Amino acid sequence: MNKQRLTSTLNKAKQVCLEHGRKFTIQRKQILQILLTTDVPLSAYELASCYKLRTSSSVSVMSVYRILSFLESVNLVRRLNSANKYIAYGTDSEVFKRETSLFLICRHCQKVETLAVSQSDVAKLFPHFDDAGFTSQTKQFEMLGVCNECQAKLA
Amino acid sequence: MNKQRLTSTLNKAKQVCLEHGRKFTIQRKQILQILLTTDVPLSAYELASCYKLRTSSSVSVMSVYRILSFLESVNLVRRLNSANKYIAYGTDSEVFKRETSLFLICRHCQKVETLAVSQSDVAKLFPHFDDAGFTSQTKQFEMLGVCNECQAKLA
DNA sequence: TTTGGATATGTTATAATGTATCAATTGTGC
DNA sequence: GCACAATTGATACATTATAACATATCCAAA
Repeated sequence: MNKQRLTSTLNKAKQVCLEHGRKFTIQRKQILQILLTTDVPLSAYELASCYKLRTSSSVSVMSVYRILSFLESVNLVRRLNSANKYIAYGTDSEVFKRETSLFLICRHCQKVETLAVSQSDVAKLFPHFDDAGFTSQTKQFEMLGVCNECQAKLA
Repeated sequence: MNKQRLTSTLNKAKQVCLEHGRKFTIQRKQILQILLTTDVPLSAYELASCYKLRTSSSVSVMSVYRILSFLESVNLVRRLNSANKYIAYGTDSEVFKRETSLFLICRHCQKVETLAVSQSDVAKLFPHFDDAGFTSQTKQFEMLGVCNECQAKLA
């Protein structure tokens, strides 16, 4: 993500926080920025380390968890259940738009590609879902596999 | 799961192990039986506790993890990423048949409903994959939400 | 029959992930 | 300034998972 896009994304993020009546503190900004400028998902502990490296300051891991769940609650970051790690997206992402996402997670390079999944796509994937009488609260699906680039390298 | 179905499932499980040139030891059987006769997913530590309660013997948690990953490798149990817990199924289940599954996990009662997802269903999403050039190795999807019964109770 | 190798389990230690609790701080409106 | 809510710090602890090495068990080949 280039500098300009990063700045605009952080500005948009600030707006999102304010709209929720919450603050976009320096720590929240730093954590979000680290996630935005890293191309692999990071764990809470990795984020705490990164924070110490990148800034001259530090955060407790406890705070990282709190910051992450806050950012998650306002749809600025997502947690990957299959990795116990977190990712963030640019302003134009469907995560911002709160749509359902399909995460394609590469087992080799760890990079995550995100696809928007429409309700009709979900219906196609799970034709018998309606029969189950289940009310889904899930906004994301995760697929593990091998990405394009790694396949090429391995071949 | 009734007694007869349990017995036949355990017999089938033994066959599966033997077909893989592996053993169906007493501990593996007990762990599988606990999972089969519990209607909610259990963690490795919970399984170790259950084991102690149900049998006069015990297993180390380390062994439980090893047993679980073995049972998983021969498709007898599945791990739920969103809960860090494990489930097992009857002989007629699609888990035995190694198909892709959709797990509907109830946030209230913890029960898990399983739906089979055919390869062709997954393939319907493939236009997206082709764009992404991603090779999936995933055999399961997980949805969190509220099940039929809990909805009725809550209403 | 014994010995070698693969499989399975025991044991201990430690890493990694996550939560509870209470105190301190910061900022904002009154 | 003061009261109040939001945020963060700090400590302790709970939960989940793996590493490393030792021991046991079983079967097959010498």
